[in-house]
Amino acid sequence: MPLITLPDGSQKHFESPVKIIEIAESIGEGLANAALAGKVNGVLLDTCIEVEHDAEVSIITSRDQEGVEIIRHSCAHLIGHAVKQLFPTAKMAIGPVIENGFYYDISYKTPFTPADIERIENRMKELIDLNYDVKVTVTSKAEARKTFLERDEPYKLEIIDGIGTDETVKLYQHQEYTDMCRGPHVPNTKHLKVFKLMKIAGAYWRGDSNNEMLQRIYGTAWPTAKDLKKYISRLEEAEKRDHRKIGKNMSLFHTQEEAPGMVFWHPKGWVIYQVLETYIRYKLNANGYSEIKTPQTVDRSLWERSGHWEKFKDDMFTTTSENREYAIKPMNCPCHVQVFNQGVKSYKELPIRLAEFGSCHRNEPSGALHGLMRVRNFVQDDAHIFCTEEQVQSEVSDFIDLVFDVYQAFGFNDIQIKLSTRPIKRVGSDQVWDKSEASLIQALDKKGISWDLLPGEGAFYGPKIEFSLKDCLDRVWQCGTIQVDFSMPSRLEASYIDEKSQRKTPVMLHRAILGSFERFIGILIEHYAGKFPTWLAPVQVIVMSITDRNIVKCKKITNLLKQKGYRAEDDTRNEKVGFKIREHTLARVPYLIVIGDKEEQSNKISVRTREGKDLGAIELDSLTSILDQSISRLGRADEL
RNA sequence: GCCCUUGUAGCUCAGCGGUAGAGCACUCCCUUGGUAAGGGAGAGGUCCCGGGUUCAAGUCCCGGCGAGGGCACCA
Repeated sequence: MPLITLPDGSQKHFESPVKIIEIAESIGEGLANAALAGKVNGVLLDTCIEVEHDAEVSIITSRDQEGVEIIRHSCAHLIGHAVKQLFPTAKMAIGPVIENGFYYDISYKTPFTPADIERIENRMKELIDLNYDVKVTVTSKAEARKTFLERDEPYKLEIIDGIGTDETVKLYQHQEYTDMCRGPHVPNTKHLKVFKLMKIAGAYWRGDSNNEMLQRIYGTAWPTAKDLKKYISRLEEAEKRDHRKIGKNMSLFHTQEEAPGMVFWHPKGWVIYQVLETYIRYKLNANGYSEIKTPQTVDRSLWERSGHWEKFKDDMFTTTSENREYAIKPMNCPCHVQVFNQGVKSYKELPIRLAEFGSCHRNEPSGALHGLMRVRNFVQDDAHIFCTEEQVQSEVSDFIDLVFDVYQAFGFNDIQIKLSTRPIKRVGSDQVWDKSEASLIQALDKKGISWDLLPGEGAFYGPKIEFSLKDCLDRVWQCGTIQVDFSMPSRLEASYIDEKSQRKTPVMLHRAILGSFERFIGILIEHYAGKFPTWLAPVQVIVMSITDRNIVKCKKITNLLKQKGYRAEDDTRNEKVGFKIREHTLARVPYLIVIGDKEEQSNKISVRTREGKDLGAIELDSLTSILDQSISRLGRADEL
């Protein structure tokens, strides 16, 4: 005689064990129709499951996030149903839910073509229209084994063998198709109407590159057609903002076959780069850093001592000269230790913060390259802090403040923090790891900011904190980092003299705020959709003539602006002013100046913004104060 | 690195066995026009590279390189 407590606190008595769907029916027909699953004492269960004892029960529908995930998961099963009908010899591996959708990994003798995907999608739609019931049976491992042995599904068998011995498994029947799953699943395919197969890709079985490569079919599914449409337009918006597209369109940079993963910066892109570098240099000076410059190419022996040769040999570019082997630096840290090592250091000098805009090369796998986001040659806003163990916490703390300050200057206010701890492949003793992980945790907790733990994701030489920012499309980008390193200073024999005249090994903190300039600029292009704040805009002001009579004045004003340090250009082409305005608006120039006879007579200039706002005819000085104000806001959002 | 897709004019793309096409950009001419495209003419291509099939190959096949989407990797 279960007593069921509903989310609103109301209670219902039932005479005998009751199915979740019956509970839904007792509340209302609409809810019963919409029911996807039930949550019984916090556990998600299929609607056909009976509740035997008193419990708190809520009915899950597509309005719940859990409900949407159930829909997606069932859509994955539906891929299975359709694929096995169309390609009976295909072997099904796994079909989980992911953000915004689902996928299924499948092994098949020939690659699926886009036409196959269309066929599969159409078959899925036909199956959905049958409105068939999805049935679940709970069975023993042995029974499930038998089922999949008969069905010749080797991947399912492998999964069963990985499940604990006592556990039962659930089999879901989609008519003649059977899949194994923790569930729950939708009770009927009528709930799966809003889905779309998105793309086909390769994926290793169990995510291991030593394993067979399976074919992965990605899909997306939503409660309503409106949700799907919204999702598709978000993807389209992201595509419009693609930094590779905008970079080409605005002529910021290019890449070409002869230098894969390396960037040719054009004048307009290089302006952005330089503004960023100048800004960071200013911030570093203001925060006790000293800038240095170290060699590009260093003898192999240094990389052997630092440990890089052993761990990352294949990822380094090397070169030889007169029987010596060199590596083009993949990181700046070993060189920074060399600078630190010059002369005897006293504890009184610590912390020493050495910064370098060092150009690094890493031979990234070709498949990893992606526009500016993942390149083989990049420049970090890199620095290494040499300090005592006692100073680690306050250095980390100061760095966190600096990171937040810099990100906010670009208008990034949503910042996520992750702490990565010791990986399997690592150097240094466990005590050293205990100590370094503890100092990072203390620094974070003292600030009272929230952070997530990523166990096993640390660098081989130490734990790290990573800073990710969210852009205007809610995409998360990992940029800043601070990493404790108790190993490299001793490997490279760095030392200082302490209060008791003892030689001690300093702790080294690796840190970067933007990460790489290349990647950060890529993020900025997408975040601003190319509409850079005046501070960063490659061209800040364009001065346009109306007729040839205005050319001289036009050039004069442009030169005046240039001499005052603004990035101004003139457009005195024989074109109508409407044409010029269109072009420079599309080129995302923040301020458009029109010079015609009226302006010549009144000695004023007409100003229009790239948003199409007319600021009217004003004095040149008024324009420069508007520019100054806009520039001083940096990338922070415009005040209203 | 692996799987799939892909590489045609400066850009965006069409053509998919029978001697290379469009729009925009570019050059020249006309036009001197007031806030998102004035008109006309012209020039421009080893169809990524190397093999093969064929009477004939951007077009089909194989290999290489690059790019795109994933996977793996990311000190």
